[in-house]
Amino acid sequence: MTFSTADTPLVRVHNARAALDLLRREAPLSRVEIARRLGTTRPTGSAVVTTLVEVGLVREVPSPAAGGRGALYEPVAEAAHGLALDVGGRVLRLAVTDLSGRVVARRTVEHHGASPRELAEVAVGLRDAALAEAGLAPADLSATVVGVPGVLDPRSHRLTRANPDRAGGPAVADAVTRGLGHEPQVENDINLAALGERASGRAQGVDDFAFLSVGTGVGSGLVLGGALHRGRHGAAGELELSGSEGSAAEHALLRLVAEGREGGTPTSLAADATPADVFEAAAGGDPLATAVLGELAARLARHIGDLARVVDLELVVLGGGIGSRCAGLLDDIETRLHGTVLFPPRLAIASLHGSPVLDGAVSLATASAYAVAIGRLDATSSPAPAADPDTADRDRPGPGSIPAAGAGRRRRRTP
Amino acid sequence: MTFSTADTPLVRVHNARAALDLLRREAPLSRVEIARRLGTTRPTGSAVVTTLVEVGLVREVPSPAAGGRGALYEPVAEAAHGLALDVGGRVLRLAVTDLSGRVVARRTVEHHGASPRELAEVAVGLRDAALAEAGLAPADLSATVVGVPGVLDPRSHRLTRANPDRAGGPAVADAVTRGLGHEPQVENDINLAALGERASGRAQGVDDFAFLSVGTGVGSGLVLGGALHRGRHGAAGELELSGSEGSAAEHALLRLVAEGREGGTPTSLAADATPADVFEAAAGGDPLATAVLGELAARLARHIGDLARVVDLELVVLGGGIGSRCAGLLDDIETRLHGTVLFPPRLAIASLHGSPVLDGAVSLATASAYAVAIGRLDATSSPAPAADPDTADRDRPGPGSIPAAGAGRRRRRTP
DNA sequence: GGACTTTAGTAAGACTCTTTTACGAAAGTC
DNA sequence: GACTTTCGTAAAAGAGTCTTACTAAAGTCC
Repeated sequence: MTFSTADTPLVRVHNARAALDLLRREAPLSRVEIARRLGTTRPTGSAVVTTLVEVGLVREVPSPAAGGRGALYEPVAEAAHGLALDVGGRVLRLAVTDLSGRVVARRTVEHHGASPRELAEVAVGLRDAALAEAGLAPADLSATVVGVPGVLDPRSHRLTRANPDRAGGPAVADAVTRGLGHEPQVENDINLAALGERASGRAQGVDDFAFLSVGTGVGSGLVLGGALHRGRHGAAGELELSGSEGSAAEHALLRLVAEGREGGTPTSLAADATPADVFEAAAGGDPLATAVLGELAARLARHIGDLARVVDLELVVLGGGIGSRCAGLLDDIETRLHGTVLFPPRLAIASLHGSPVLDGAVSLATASAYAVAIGRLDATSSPAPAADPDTADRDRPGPGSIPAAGAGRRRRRTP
Repeated sequence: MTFSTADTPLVRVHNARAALDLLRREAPLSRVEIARRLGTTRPTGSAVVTTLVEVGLVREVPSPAAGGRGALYEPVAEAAHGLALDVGGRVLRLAVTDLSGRVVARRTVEHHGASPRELAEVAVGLRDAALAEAGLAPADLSATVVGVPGVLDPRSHRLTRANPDRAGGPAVADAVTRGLGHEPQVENDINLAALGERASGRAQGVDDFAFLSVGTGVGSGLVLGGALHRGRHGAAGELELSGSEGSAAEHALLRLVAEGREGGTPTSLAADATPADVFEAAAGGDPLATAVLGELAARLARHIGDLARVVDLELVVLGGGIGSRCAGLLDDIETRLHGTVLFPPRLAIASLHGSPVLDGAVSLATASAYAVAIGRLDATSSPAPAADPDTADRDRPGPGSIPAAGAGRRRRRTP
């Protein structure tokens, strides 16, 4: 990592960014109040606000007191928008957000075994419908985030391992990507779920945690030191090799049931019982269901133990079709963790309303759109805008880091 | 994380930092060459160099061509020094470094069962001897790093779990800390070894790897995304609960030998064989030794598999008394990893010359001393220096991040 | 060996941005 | 209704970089 040099106009950009950042946290503030909170002088604070208003990122909140006196300012949430898309196994979820993170339009559609191309068409149709509802044009989208199952190589941005028994698959991701244009940011769905739990779920304010998804398969998304950790090949948190030791958590569960029945364990479970049935039966005291869930708890404790020993987490959030039903198993799992892990993490069940994956995609799309919007400050202060498309895609726009005067806004050398 | 505002003089500091950073990478450069490399204009580059020379961080390299024409500049390595101390199980290692990372004095001493207080006295004595050799005074040390076995809480900076069967222990760390004054930065020894392998060992240039120490116990240090990952309680990488499933790798190995002998496996190993003997015997084809090392390989493969599945590493470096002898087992381990891990990491044996722990401590101490030295730029441009002691201790001085104009150097508000 | 070209380094003026100091006006308070 | 507090702006000074221009040293070519 190497330093880039700073310019005099750059400090204005920097201060404007600080002011906008402040306004995003504390809604309506006056000019001098901004200056105070920023630690600058009144004239500077005022000038910075003027800059932000000119760029269109901040506006005077229409107050009842019409006089220009004591005017309050707020960020313009509609200055940019982001698109979030979750390509799930059975449904396609889509949301359009503004800069405040508010969802201004939302769509969900079931897609039973659609081909990749059909899926892409559906996605584009959904997007256009949502945009129409929000009164926006495709060009108004500054960032797009697509969540898909599978492992994404962080360098090539390609799917290297798609979970074959889920809808995803490289073809879908590619088709959707092409259909949407605008080069979206493709991210693993479980990683997004982790971000979702952090943005609006059970992991708010937690800097070291994992989202453990237990459904058709078992996988996890890791947030370490406040940032998503993807690993060298984007495979961090892939706890089970698909195909190994009876992965596919759901199948494993049902197989246990079948074996128990054959073994003669008394049970009220039907032959075609679903995982939900197992949980229900266990709650009613069914012996076989109870035993099966005991096995599940042991297996989850093993995974959580591995996670905690390696990266030392504060919290593990359980989600997914099976994981989100495990509230009754938490005590059992906790007991098993004691004596296995130096510092057992807290356990929680994922928030149940809405989709954590879409929440995470929304959160990422909002952050990316914000990064793009902030770029306007750079652009206006320089002759050559040179909007670097990669800059927007960089995750975590790193507060405190100066935006590299390098690329576009360099002065010309003497001829 | 919140932004701080920027000041006009701050851009000078920022540019000076960039110039120094550049000079540290590419040794002797002329004023205009610096300007060119930095992407600034000649006048600015020249002014920045002048600033750095005034502060004493850069000097003109005495060239044969006496004329001021074409003068070259280099960083002043002696502008600050750091102290690195490794409190090992049997020996105390100490090194004094300059800003270039060069070790200017080094001491090693055996300490058999010394009390914590004695140990601290020995450490202080060593330090003074090393300083005398280097012609320095204690006040010349800008940073001190102490490596100890045990888990350090990153918030309280206290030892929460000291490995009882190693020399460390909280008392030693405390005593050494007090004896050295100057509030040293205490770090887990295996974490330091990881940093050492990255700075000057087998992990140079690798951003995601683990140092797996196999000796009396098994533990690992993780570097993720280029930075040390300590975890919520500083226990990341503590793969075995001390006391569980026959931890203490060395004991486990010897117990396997004993069991094998009783079980009648043919062997040439004596009853009091050491781990080194086992490796030697296995090399000679001894059946029992071979079997025991097979067990060891299986165990290491399990640990490495856990690490790789959770954080997806590029490389795992094996070190420690037993780990560094495992070159012959790497193929075996690799085979076991296939089919267990999606992307098996590369494997390597730790560099054998010198001590990785001390190397890591040296690297950290150098970085901290550099951060302190850089602080002089801030100080000289402000009326109130207000040297924040915590700033120096922050690991990874984060290039690209601006040093928070906040604290000391704020203007006074209008009365 | 001498003239020409390239390059290192500096000097002066313009521009940007922050700070300081000062001033005017609106809003609250007794 | 007068006084005080606070919001907001204006003007000048300080700091830093950029542009342009200039000097002088070192190569280079004939």
